[in-house]
Amino acid sequence: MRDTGTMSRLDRLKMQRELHVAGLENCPVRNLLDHVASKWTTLVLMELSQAPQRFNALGRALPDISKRMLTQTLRDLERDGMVARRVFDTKPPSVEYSLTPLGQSVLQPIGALIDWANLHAEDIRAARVQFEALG
Amino acid sequence: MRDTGTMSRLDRLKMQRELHVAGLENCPVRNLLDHVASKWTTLVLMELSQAPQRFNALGRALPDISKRMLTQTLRDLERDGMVARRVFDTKPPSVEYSLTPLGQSVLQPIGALIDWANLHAEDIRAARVQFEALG
DNA sequence: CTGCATCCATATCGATACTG
DNA sequence: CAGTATCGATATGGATGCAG
Repeated sequence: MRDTGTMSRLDRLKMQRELHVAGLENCPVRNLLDHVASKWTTLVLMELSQAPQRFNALGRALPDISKRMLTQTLRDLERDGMVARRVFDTKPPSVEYSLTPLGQSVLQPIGALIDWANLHAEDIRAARVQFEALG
Repeated sequence: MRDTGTMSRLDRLKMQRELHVAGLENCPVRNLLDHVASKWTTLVLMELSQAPQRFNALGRALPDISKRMLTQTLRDLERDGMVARRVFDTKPPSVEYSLTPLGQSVLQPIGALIDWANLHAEDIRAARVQFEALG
């Protein structure tokens, strides 16, 4: 993994350019960031990391998500090759979602971010208290 | 860094619960994810990682951001202790923003995410082509 | 120079109802 | 069961103008 402390100035400049050029709609970095950002993506990925699951099972596991958002999140992930959708020709129909290898692999950097957040949660909380105290 | 492959089922369940419980407004993980998500945070952090800079210098470095959003982004980062704001009593006034140690440290996991995105950009692009081809 | 306040367009999301 | 379609509330973000 890249160490920020040893990241060259040029590397940083390059990253940055990559992040904010023209529109950004097609920037892979911007795109992943948006993915991770969106409210449900991470939760769906983590839920699927435990086991492939059917649509309604996912809905039950993530009680706060609406069908609309679950569908949309799954489609986005499918579109980007992170999630595989498999339809069983039963009656009534059932559809199973699972992580692809790509989807598995993105959980590692996301995990790093989550670890960081847990590690520094108290620092942030303290900073906010401080900020409000002055404000 | 945590290896997703060796993450215990219990760890994952815990993470997950931490991510989607009640409202989430106060969940530090959810909060960081939103931060990283928001369009400008990452760019501002990376720009400041190169050098402490004044408000307008940041604006010039990130041409697409509006004053409104730049202010807001900086305030959010300041509030969470990632960015320090220092006012110089000159005329006209000048304000310098810089990364705190906390802000420096978050660049590492963010960098991991960016590296992942660059590494797998082609996979994702291919997946999309495939997805559109079927539709 | 640094920023806040306001207005407005658009994007996002939840709720609901309906379908194969 | 697994979605799609539609509507409306809310959030988000850009543009502009003003102020210390």
